[in-house]
Amino acid sequence: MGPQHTSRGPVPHGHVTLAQVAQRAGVSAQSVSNALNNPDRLAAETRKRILAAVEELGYEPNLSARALRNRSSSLIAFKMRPSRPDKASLLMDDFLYVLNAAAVEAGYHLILCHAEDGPAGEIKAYRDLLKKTSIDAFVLAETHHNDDRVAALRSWGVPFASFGRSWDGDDSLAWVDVDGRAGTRAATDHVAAQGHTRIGHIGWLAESELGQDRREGWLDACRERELEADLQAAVVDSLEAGCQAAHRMLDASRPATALVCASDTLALGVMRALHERGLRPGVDVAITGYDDSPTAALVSPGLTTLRQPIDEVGRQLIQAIDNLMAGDPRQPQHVLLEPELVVRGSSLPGPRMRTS
Amino acid sequence: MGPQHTSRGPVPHGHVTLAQVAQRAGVSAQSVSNALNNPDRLAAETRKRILAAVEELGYEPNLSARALRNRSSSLIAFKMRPSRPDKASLLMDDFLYVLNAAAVEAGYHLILCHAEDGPAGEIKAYRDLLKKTSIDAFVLAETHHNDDRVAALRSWGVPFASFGRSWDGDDSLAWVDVDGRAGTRAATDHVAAQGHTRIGHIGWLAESELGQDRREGWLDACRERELEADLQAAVVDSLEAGCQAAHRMLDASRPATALVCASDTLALGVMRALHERGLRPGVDVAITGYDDSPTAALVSPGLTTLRQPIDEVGRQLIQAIDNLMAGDPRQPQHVLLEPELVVRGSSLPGPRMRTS
DNA sequence: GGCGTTGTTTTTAACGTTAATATCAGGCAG
DNA sequence: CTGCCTGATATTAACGTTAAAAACAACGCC
Repeated sequence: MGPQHTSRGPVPHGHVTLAQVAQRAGVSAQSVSNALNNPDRLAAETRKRILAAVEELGYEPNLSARALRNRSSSLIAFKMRPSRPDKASLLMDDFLYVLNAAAVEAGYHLILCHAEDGPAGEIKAYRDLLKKTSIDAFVLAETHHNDDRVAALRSWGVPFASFGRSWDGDDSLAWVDVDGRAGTRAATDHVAAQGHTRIGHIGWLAESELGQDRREGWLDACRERELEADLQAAVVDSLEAGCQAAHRMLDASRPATALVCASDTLALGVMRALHERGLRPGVDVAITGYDDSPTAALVSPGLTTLRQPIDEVGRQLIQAIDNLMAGDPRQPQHVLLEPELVVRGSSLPGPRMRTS
Repeated sequence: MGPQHTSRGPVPHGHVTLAQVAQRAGVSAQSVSNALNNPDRLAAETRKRILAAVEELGYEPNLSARALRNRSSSLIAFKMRPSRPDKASLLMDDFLYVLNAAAVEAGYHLILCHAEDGPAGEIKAYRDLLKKTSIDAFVLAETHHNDDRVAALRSWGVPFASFGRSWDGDDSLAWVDVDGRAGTRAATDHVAAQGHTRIGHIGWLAESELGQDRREGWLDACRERELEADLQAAVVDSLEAGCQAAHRMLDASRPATALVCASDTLALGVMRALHERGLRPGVDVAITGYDDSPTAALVSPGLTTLRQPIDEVGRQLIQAIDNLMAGDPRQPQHVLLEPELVVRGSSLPGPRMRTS
């Protein structure tokens, strides 16, 4: 776009360096670097000229060189779990997307981490990655009480933030989480408002802090309305387990008429149980799930569930990391977000023609 | 684990360099580099000694330095799409996981790419990423006829492989795909084998090559059995569209008794239509989907569908890229894999108690 | 006019790696 | 003994960036 396009010809895919920009602007390479990273060290006039040259040549700093020099790569690592066959693929897909979007927005890139087995393999994978390349920070998911990963990352001094609060009251952990208790309470309130008084809960095993949290919400709502909280199950998170638990609660002497579940997977298990008994979700028994997995909108009738604001989770995680990296002296961020109740046919008695 | 652990003390998280290993082994840094990258240039004895030192110090080459020096980062980029609300999140989750696993296995890492809007934004995002850091290769998904991304990447000379074949007979493209035609044929054969003779097809709009391919499979099977292929719909991939199309085919003068769909999303739309009409999937109307999305196993009854061998897809894509990078002079790989029919209750007339 | 001060810019060196070249020792033919 | 080749190892330089230090200019102050 200028008169000196003769100098280089059709560069393969632009490999403009600091030195080239420097020459173009008639300054040293360091000044160009400063123009971009330490604007206040330059005379305003010079800076303007340099930025023009940057623009003109389409210069982008080379991240490898930066990483080498600065020991910081603008990479954030995240480890995916293998998706289990019978789980409703809890929004990993979406979560990764929004996390990456937020990361890019903030000038980072997401790099995926892979670990063979579960427990210690993950830590080894983190360590290997750190040795091989400089990783600015990690994002953890599903942290639990006494999490080894937290201990490891902390001992290495690597910034990280967790999707899932600290369950052992560790204030120094930066986390973002969704209020499962409030969510389950909202779901219970919702079915109670439909007139149900025999409201059961199908949740996870006691060792799951997350499951415990969600169960509390159901208890809260029952207590508040002075309903008996006698119908409950603590099972693994699978369709089969949800199905069996539902059968038990429907076989009880005073059977449940509404079932509040700790996950969509469990709720879908309840739907299967109703299907096997020839009962209709919503009409005969109200069902609520948790997560608003893609499946929830696609089954018939639609599944009432709680939507986690994952886009906000992603943004907040990146922000938390950004703060950590900036050496922000304030407390690491703790963000607790509210889930949103999404009402669909599975919890409504009415006619459901064309309900989504 | 050695006598000279005094030299450094508790190194933060291992930052062993080539020079340190060299000193330990009593050779130059270059020899260590050669021991790892050009084994045949060293005397066997020396090499052994060097490798011992590498092992002892736990040395891992620094990827940033390598990337800078070699202009190759061992990074493979992949762009995620935002998941649309009413789609059965087609296995992106799993795909990413297996792709990353295969990448790590082969010594690469996956980095996620983010683009704002759809068409040209993606190309811009690729270019920006390439400018910023050296990316060894790209993985594309859902390529279509005359794909601009293919043209762009090719013009830049960057290796890439595509999940989705070349629809314009371009032999120089490396791709891995799943045989949609064979899959749909298998599904059609399956319902025909149950005695159905009025088999409809709900597929995608004509401009989708993938949809066209799947439709062909249905046509193949109909022709072979001399069945009329008059019941068909070409619609967008949404639950609503599938639902409406199903209603039409069930309102026909000689209504469909089986519906073969181009996606699970459409098939779930059919299920909704049956639900609205008080009909039972499998018993009254047979349904098949495509993709074996997580949802398929979770609805009741389970949805008969076609499972794509995505783990194999992931492996083959990485392998294809590996071959490209090695400058393998043979034709770029073309791999067409067979999907697997997964039979569940939605296509079976029989009693379905406890079917998964 | 000497001399610190301040503000701006350049020079030097280093991050860790590897291609290219240089060095060196030993073997062997002339 | 000289010269040349071969195989093994060492040295140099460079990839593109930036922190730290050095250089330089302009300015006021005694």
